[in-house]
Amino acid sequence: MTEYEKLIAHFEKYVSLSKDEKERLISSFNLIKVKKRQFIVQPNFVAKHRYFVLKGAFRTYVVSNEGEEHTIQFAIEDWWISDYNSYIFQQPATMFVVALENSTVLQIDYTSEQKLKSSNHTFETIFRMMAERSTAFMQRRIITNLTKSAEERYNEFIEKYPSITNRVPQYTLASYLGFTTEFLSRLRSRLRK
Amino acid sequence: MTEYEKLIAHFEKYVSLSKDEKERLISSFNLIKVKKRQFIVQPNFVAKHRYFVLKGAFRTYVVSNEGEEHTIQFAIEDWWISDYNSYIFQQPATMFVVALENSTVLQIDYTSEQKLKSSNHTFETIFRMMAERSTAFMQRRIITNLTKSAEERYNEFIEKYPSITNRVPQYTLASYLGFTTEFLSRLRSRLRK
DNA sequence: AAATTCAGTTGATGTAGGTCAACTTTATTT
DNA sequence: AAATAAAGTTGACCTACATCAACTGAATTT
Repeated sequence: MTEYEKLIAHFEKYVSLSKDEKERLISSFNLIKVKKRQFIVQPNFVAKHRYFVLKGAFRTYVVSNEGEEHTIQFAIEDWWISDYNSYIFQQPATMFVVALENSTVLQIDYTSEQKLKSSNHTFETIFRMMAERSTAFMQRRIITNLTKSAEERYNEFIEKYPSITNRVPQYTLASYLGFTTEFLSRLRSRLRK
Repeated sequence: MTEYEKLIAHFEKYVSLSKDEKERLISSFNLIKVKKRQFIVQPNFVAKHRYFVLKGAFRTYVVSNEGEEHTIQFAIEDWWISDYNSYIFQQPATMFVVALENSTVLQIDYTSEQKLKSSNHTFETIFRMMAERSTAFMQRRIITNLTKSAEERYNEFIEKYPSITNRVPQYTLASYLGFTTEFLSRLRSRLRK
């Protein structure tokens, strides 16, 4: 499967596409390579793109007033990533999006995405469904954070996303789950026994 | 302004509508009255509707394994409410949606909404924008929960939603913010001084 | 208007998870 | 391969918020 075919396959999980639609999609996305530790979104700059990960891993994080990093999202193959608040409203970002590995992504810029959506009902539908799914996903995360203990959240995560667990630095996972690296370290050693 | 005009005005914040579109919208929504303490969504039943609040107040909550209620969302005039995870995927709900006051809502059922969206690009756009906004909203909540203390979250909430603060029972607010009623009570008495 | 239920307060005490600092291990760079 | 930087571990101690229980006040219900 070529790089672009992966993207098409992803969209066709939502709705099937005509030959012409596929071509229009392909021409709207650019393939780029991102080195480990490179930033693709930074605070105060508008996130101009939405990224589809073909290979590699990313994380989105914010830095609190106290200077702590809090991971908001991970993305590996077949996931989207950006600072959506910035991208959707085309306002300055508040987050960092950084590559955790040498990666390859397909990027679309805001204007091209708007054109896709406004010119074609099917594309509009796909992006609507994507947005609905992320709403549902985020809501599930809010619920987990409100109702589960740190240990439960960790167990749930490793069960749901084993492929992410072993791939990202421990401190990023701890900060995603809402506690400290030290605590995760202790938790893991406790669970090992 | 009639009840239906409020709904139209709400949609026109996103995109302006033709006379015909307005009529189609109106005929897709039903006006219903909901008494205080009445449930409009309950766990294990599929949420068949999405609700637009014309008058009154609602809250969505889940009950954890330990039996504690956790408020997921509030809705007052001009807000939407449902168990979206249930509504969007038409799967059994995990949440309760209950009226906090005698209320009036406009409801649309899942099938009618699908028809609106599939038959008209503009409607699709509106629902896409609505979904994007809720994603952004939820993400902001996740960030607040990860980065701010209980006191900061409370202060932020009362500043952002003063109209909700004085209208809902204190324990629902505490459970929305992620702590106990007792703690909120102490917090308030501390802040009063 | 009395009775009952529901919501909010306050005190005493407990604990999940945090902080800080020193150390070890693993990656990355030269 | 050595030097350096980044990530993870462990111990001692701490604190924000929870729990439980008893009480007060406000709203509903009869």
